[in-house]
Amino acid sequence: MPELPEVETVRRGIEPHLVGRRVKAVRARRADLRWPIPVQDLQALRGQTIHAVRRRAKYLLLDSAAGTVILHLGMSGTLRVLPADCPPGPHDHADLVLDDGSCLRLNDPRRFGCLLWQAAGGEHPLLAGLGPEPLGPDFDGAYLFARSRHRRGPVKAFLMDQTVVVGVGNIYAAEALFAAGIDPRRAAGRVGLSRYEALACAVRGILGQAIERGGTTLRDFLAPDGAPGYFEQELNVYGRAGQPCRRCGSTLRSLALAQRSTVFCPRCQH
DNA sequence: CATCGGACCTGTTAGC
DNA sequence: TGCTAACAGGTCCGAT
Repeated sequence: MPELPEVETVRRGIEPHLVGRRVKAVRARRADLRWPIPVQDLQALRGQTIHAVRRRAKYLLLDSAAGTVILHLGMSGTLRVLPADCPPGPHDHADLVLDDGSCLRLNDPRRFGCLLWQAAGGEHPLLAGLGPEPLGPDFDGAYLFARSRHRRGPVKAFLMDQTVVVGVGNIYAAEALFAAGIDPRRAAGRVGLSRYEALACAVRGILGQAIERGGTTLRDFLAPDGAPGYFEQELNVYGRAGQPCRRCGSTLRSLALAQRSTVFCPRCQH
């Protein structure tokens, strides 16, 4: 479900309900997500005040003085803020019970997500080695160009490599490559500086717009308040294989790249 | 080091 | 209508 704009939308949705709240309890009904929920370690959260809700890459980070809760929504995770006594439904795996009678509830049918704990003073291995934020100051065309030298794999896989730049998933990679006019199959090392400048610009613009629209709702993505995302209406290639290119009218093509479906315009992208 | 394939899961949709 | 297969927004890990 979530790429960076969706995770950012979730962050903005839950932040006002969490910041300043004290955690009364951590409940896990089912601990076997991508990694087991460390229920014992998470007891360190009890009595702690959440002082910030951050996002790094596609991870959500809930900060307290004792440490940080690390959440990833995988492909199918959602978070909601509900009354703590609201009966749990299927796939409602864990709750953080708060001191105002509410709880933050994690639902994840596929269980590709995770809920982890990092004690204060350390950095979790999952967060080490991540590339720069695409909306931050360290990401631009020159950076992409430098990182891509001698890389033979397709530029789409390069763009989705979280050690290169974080937050760009299958939807927005396809959209950014279309906007920049780059063939997703082209070897990353054979894309020139000026085209990487266009690509970096496209990534920033598309992610920023998607955040403004509340993310992309394809199947079931909803913000924590239940609002759908409105970026779907602006997708130019993703999910449009066989349909006409909005720019030139050619039929959009689909193929698999790095085991992910990839749609592009054979006339606009080279 | 870079790249590829497999693995982890369930729910929805497309096709027969 | 009903069964089955393919596919889905992610990403780690081991093999090459």
